[in-house]
Formats: sequence, structure tokens, C-alpha cells
Amino acid sequence: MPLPYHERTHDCGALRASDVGKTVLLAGWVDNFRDLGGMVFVDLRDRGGITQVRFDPTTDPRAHEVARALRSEYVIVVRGEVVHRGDKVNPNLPTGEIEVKAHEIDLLSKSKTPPFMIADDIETNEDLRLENRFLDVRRTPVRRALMLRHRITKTIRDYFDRHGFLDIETPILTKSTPEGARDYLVPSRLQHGSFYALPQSPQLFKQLLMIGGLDRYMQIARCFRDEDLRADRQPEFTQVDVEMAFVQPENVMQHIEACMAEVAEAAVGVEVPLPLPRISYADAMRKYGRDAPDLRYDMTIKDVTAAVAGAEFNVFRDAVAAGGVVRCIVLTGGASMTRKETDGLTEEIKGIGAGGLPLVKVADEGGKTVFQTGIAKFIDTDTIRPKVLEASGARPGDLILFAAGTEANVSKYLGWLRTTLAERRGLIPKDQWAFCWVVDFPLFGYDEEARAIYPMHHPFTSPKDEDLHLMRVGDPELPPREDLLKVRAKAYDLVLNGIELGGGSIRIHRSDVQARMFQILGLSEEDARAKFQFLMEALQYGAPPHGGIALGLDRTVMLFGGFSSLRDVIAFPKNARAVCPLTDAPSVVTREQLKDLGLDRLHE
RNA sequence: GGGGCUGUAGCUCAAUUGGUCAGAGCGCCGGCCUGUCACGCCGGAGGUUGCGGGUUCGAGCCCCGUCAGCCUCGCCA
Repeated sequence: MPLPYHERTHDCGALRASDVGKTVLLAGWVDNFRDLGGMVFVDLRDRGGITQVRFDPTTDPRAHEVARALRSEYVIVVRGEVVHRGDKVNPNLPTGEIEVKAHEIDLLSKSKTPPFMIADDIETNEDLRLENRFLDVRRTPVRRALMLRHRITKTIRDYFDRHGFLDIETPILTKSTPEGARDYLVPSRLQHGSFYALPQSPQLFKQLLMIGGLDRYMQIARCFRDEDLRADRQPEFTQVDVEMAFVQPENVMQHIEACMAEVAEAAVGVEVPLPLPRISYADAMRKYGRDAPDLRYDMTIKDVTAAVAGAEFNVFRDAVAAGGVVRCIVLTGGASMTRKETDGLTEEIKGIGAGGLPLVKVADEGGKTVFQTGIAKFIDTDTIRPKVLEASGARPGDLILFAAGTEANVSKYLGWLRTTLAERRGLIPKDQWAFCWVVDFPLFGYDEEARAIYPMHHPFTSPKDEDLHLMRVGDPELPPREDLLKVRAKAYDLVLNGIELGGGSIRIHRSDVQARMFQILGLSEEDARAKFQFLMEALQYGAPPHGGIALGLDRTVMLFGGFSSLRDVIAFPKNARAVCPLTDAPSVVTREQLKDLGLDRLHE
């Protein structure tokens, strides 16, 4: 009689010494087998873990005979007795105190030899793993990632459910949304020549839900963007999408940080102190050189513009004369860097656009602190040196690295140096979870090349109340550019360990302000209507003040799981060329399919 | 679209300056083995060196092209 595999009593990670004496039914895959000639040991694996099963020819000859023919990844079901291993416990296994003495076994399914070993620590090329993802997910790290992802999404859903948010689905076949990425298009069979777009985000729909009076919305939403990929970018990805009515930024931030604290607790068992620190965009750029600061370590950027005033160093002098700044970071103990190392850094920073890398080493010379090498001959004077030391906080043994020029460039270079040096010199503490909010973003940016004002976030972002006057709503004249660049937005980004988890804003709910916004962006009323017609219309029927946020779920799981690629936390990811190695999508379709859609194959 | 790295057995890799270099470990197959848990021991099979072309007496190695994978800039919140 076949064993009733549908009546499993435990999973393969469940049994402990307290279960000794029980008769159990386990099913799973052969992880490993050791045939000692007489005794056969099988490590049986399922989602729960691994249990050793023993086959003894003297007591169960028939089961033993079947067991001898087992191979890796065969699927079996066994019935037997839980016995204690005595002095043979395996401390490496949670179930290592016991084993199952099998009395009966059924072979349910054979397996070809897998193309790679199903082991935790294999170093196989990722392509092969993705082609055989159904085997890859049998490995503990992959399974652990997917289980963590489930735990996190479940925590998020529970949080929002508890706080009155409605989980509402929005269309996948839709119209292009305002984000700037390329759309994935889906041709219409019923209207040849027309296309749906897959949503880059549910942005407009969630705003409509607020205007519709649903008050609180959330969705774990799939989003699509047809751009080139990176380790942290996939063509389809998942956002935790949230929107609330009658709120200011603080309301949204408080919910999100409370939710993320629960996620951190559930994912890594860490208690995140609330409220999270808030840093203005301007401060983040000035102190950390990035709009997504990594607060796990210090090494902040210091301003030395005043301290180096009067230095006979043209790079500094020209920068200040042009209205720029001189700033630096201090690398503690960096004076031990060799000339080769600092030259290498110089080359690298030139690669991101810097003209060079001015630096000095700080040394102690007979009780006196002095600057050496680099640009020491320009700034190692009794007037400048003390001021630089004071402003930078540098001490003997340190290395001071400078950048001079426009604020934006100086931030870029020093921000790069800060993160690069911290990474390479191991200054980043492990197992820390440094969240922060970056707030007070500029509403507009200016694209030097296109000579155009563009929205930093998206065109529905509300200005801060105290900056609204700068937009001169109602005035036929457009405000000057420098005024516009001063306008701060009701926008906020959530950052974890220097990586942006997501961002959001309070939206414009006044149709006159929204119209002004489009005007400033150079979008004609017709363009705006063509693109966002339904939202423009809706805004005229009593739109409540509303706002929300979108968080990258994949990135969140990646960070909490300690992974370095989004592919590690997605069940069936695409590769760097947006191909699914498992299904081989995208693929060619038949002529008939094209004909139905009114499409012709393009010839290059 | 640009740049970089990689491609040798099922997997991970090695092969000095171009010269018996087609190799190792794991896996796989067969045999032996009653306390293994990375079991052990003995034996065996397995290769279009990504693909195409070129240089050369001779190419895994050099050159050109091409394909694929990864990283990255552009692009993209």
C-alpha cells in the first residue's frame, strides 16, 4: 500500500528530541545520501529544513533496498520512528539531535542530475541559476529571501489594514503616467494603432481614489519601466504605494516610519527608535554630499571656504571668486595612504568630472601640527593652517581631501569620496539600520543642457505653503528662474543606509496651482489635458488635500536580507538585458498574432 | 549607445614566453564498506577551450569580428 503523502505529520525542520518515539510521515527531496554498504543515511529536505533518515537492512530490508537506489533530488515519502541519535548528534542541524528510523519508503519521483548542486554555498554563474530557477529556489538562501519577502509584505499589509487603509487594485493596462521613463506598450486588438501602457506607478489612480473620497489607500503594486537595468533596477518591480487625504507630510511620514519599524522588527529583529531623524535636502547635500545620506558613519563634509581665504592656490581662489565653495572631508588615519593610492583616487575622481584632488596629510613635527605633501605648500601657513584644522577637525595622522567649485559639484565629489573611502577602508559598521527622512526638497530643478525647468519629484507635487508666493499663481508673468529654484516642496524621501527606499509628496489639490505648475514646466494646457486629462478634470470637482508615498519593496527586502542584487529577492527576475532566462521572454510571436493586432514586423 | 570584466568537462577553476597541457576538485556511473552527516576507499566515463575568421611550422594563449553573461556611465526615482 502506498504511503499517504497527503498526510505528512511534520516538515523536515520540525522534529526535536521531544518528539522521540513518535511515528512520523515525512516527504521531500533527497538532499544527500550516504550508503555505508549496510546502513544508508538520507538527508531529507523540504521547505522547513533537513532531517536525517536512517535505513537499516537488518530491521527494514525492503525500505533499505529502495533507499540504496536513491539519488540527489529524488522525491520520496518515508514513514518511520523518531529516535534520538545518542552520542551521534549533529550540532550543525536544528534537527540534529534526532533522526527518523525509516520503516517504509515510497519513491514518488526521480530526478535527472541537476545542472548545479543544490547547496547553500555554491558559486555558480547566475545565468544558469536563473535558467533553472525552480532548482535554485530549493537552495536555502533563495528560499530564505522569498520567505523574508513574504514576511515583510505581510507585515506591511497588516500595518495598513490596522490603520484603516483600503487595499485597492489599479489597472495594469492603462495610459502612460507622468514619470519620465519609457513605457512598456501593449497594442490594442480592437483599435489598431492604439496602445496601452503598463503603469510606471499607480500615481494618478491613487490621487483619483483620494478625490473619490476613499481617504486612505494602499497597494503593493507592480510597476514597469522600460529602461536599462542595474543590479538594483528591474524592468518590473514592486512598490508599496500609499495615499492619504487631508494630510501634511508629517502624517504620511509618521505612518511610514511606524510601518517600517514593524518591518525592521519582523525582518531582522531590530528595534528602530522613532521618530526617525529628519534632514533637509540642503543639509544632506552639504554634510553628506548626497540626497540619500548614509548615517551609519560620520566623516561629514566640512566647509573651509573662509579658512582658506587668502591661500595662494588658484583652484581655491578661482572657485571662491566665482561664488563657489571650498569644502573637505577628513579621513582619519589617512596619512598612511601611499602616493600610489592617492594618485589612484585622483584618477578615479577625475572620472566623475573633478579637475583633480587637492589634499594634505596632517603630521606632528616636534609637537607642532603641520600639513605635508599635496597642496601643503599653499596652505601650510601659520595663518591658514590653524583655521583649516579648526574647521575640519583634522588631527595628526589624518588625510584632508578638498574640493572646490560650485556647491553642486563639491557635494558630488566629496559625497563620492565619503562613500567610496568608507566602503574601501571598512568604516561602515555592519548590522546597523540607519533610517532617515530627507525633507524640504526643491520643487524644481534646472537642466543646464536642455535649459529647462523640470520637476524634482513629479508635476503634482505641492510647494510648501510658505514658498507658494514665489510661484505667483494668477500673475500672467512667470516668476524668474532663481525664485522658482528656491521653492521647496512638500516632498520627502525615506533613506536606509544610504539607499533611497522611496519618496513621496503632498499633491497639489488646487486646480489653479496645478495649472501654474504646468505653465512653469512649459506644458501647454492642451498638452497637460492630453496627458493627464482625467486628473485635471477630477481636480475641479472638490479635491481634498492629499499626499502619499511609494516605497521600493524589492529594495527593502534586499537591504534587510543583506543581498546585493534585486534578482536575489525576486522569484523570477529578468537579467541585465531584461530577458527572463527561464522562459526566454521576450520572444517572437506568430504572424497571426501580429495581424490581429494590426502590426507589421519592422525591418531594421 | 559608450566603457570594463568574463567565457576551458555537468559545476568551480588551472594550463610559465605560442611548443605532449586537454588537467584538478566537486558532481556523475560502477564496485566495496553497518553510525555516516563535505562519509571513506578502488575503478571509470565525460571536452567543437562560446562561435567565425586570421597570423604562425604550431593557437586555450596573439589579432579581427561576433554572440552571451555580469558590472558601470548615459538613461532611469
